[in-house]
Amino acid sequence: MDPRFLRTFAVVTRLASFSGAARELGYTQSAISQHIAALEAELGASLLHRRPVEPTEAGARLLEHAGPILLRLDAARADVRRVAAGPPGTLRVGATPLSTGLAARAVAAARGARPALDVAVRVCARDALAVAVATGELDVGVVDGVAAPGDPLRLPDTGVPVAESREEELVVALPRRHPLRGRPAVSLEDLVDARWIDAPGVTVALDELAVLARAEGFRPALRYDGLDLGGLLALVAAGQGLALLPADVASGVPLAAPALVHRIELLSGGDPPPPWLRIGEHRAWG
Amino acid sequence: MDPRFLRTFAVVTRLASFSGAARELGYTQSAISQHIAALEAELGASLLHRRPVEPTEAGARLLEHAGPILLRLDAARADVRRVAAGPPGTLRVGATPLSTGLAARAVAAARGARPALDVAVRVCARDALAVAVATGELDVGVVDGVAAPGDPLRLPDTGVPVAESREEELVVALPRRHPLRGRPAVSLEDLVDARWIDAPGVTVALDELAVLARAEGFRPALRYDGLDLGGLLALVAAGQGLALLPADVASGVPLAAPALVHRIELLSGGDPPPPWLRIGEHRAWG
DNA sequence: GATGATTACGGACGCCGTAAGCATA
DNA sequence: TATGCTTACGGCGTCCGTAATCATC
Repeated sequence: MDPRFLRTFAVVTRLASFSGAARELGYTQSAISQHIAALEAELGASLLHRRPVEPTEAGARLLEHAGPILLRLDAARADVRRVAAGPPGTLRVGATPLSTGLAARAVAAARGARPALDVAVRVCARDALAVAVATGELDVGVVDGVAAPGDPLRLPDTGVPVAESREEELVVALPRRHPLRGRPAVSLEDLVDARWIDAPGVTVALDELAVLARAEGFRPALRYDGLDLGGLLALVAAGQGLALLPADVASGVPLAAPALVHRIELLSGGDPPPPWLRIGEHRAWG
Repeated sequence: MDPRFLRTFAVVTRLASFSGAARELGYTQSAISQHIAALEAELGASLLHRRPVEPTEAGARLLEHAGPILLRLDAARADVRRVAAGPPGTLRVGATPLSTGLAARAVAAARGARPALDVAVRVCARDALAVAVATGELDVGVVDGVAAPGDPLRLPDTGVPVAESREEELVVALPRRHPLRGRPAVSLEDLVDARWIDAPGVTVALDELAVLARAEGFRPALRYDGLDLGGLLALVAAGQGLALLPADVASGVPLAAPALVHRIELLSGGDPPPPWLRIGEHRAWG
């Protein structure tokens, strides 16, 4: 199973086209056909239906593995290159929307300690950020998410270590006048039937939340596809639905049980990050 | 990065010898040398010190990725082959030492429903079992471990889905006369300085426990390398140390906080397991 | 008939083995 | 000096592109 063939297979299924994959990968149509044929011969199974191009059952199985394998190969390459290249000239920092505040403070502190430090910052979604750190596009990443206390975030399996982590309280963001205002705390179970805003680019996706809270439901009243906090807060204020957010970016009612926290992790490709780059007090690097 | 080269690199580092790796892999010494040279050329970094053969810093990094990548490639192959081959003639079931009881009951129930069913059972350690299911050596596996309530077990990343899971109470196994006997519950923090038996083949390894309980310490008074429960219970009864075990295999004092449970998962390669193969009431297959 | 996957074939490159070279214990 | 890694070189297999073939919309 040549990784090149695996990549070809992934692109072919994504584009549902041999010729399209050929264009994207810089091969001829014929080469693509031969790649797929080689995979099918090696595995002894048909992987694709042709016309329309669509994975068979076996192909669907292979596809579930292809992405993680190719990702990890890229991560390995990047990891080796990093130690060979030594410390980068400009520190490329990534952050998720809800970790930008913390990331900004960390960068400010770092530049205080190292005034000559050249820094570039980028904001993107959580999984994309973890992948970018793994593949060497970024040097460090500050990612956030919702998890049970003490649990690590569920990130794509790239082998990138968590250098540092901290956890904060979660609140249910509410419009100014809302019956739940003033309650000392609410439990998620009481809110499964509430109107939620599904904002996977900013906070937990509702389907993930259902898994974490071990509850069915959480029907989205509205979907928000932005990467910014402001738009989401505006929708909440306008009474369009509820959202689960860390206490320091939104006012709301604290979350009671099941115990979930807002967790922020500092991912660092290559070596442990220097001591002047920190996000909080709990260092966890071994 | 040809996976064959990666495999060669892994074997070379394990044996600390090019010629040894050549013997094990059925290549000539020269081919091994060329594999390593090809990797080093592609990655632009030296991966091994020669004489003695030892990974460089870059090589150590690559090594961390090589195992997971090769494992996942094997899992992909096995996964595709499984759907191509159809349901197996004899169902190969794996179990960890502490899940044998549950596995046996599941097998008994299955044979009640399918009297003609041919079954083979194997017992081995947790990670090895997960790998065996992933690579198709086993069809299903019943694995156990210690986790926070609701958390999945931390198994090697193979993509094998958890078909079903259940959780049970943990107790601290004690000798018959012990000051803690009769206490309604104990907390792990009170026991960091106790004499523990480290039995990684049977129950949680003490270093894993330290991570789960978020506590340092847990110095082993004794290490037990068996895969059987009987020997461990005998050592506990003889007062050689404490052990954390599920309540249904040992008497002891229930564990209070931090909340940890004994979790059992049914792993199933290929399709979801048939309905007549169950380990408990909580089915989780999507 | 046009679009797009497959097959046939030739050239180039890559991988492996043999054998000679070379460094280190 | 012996063990063991490296380099030189030749054969063979593999991979890719061109071009002809075949299938489907």
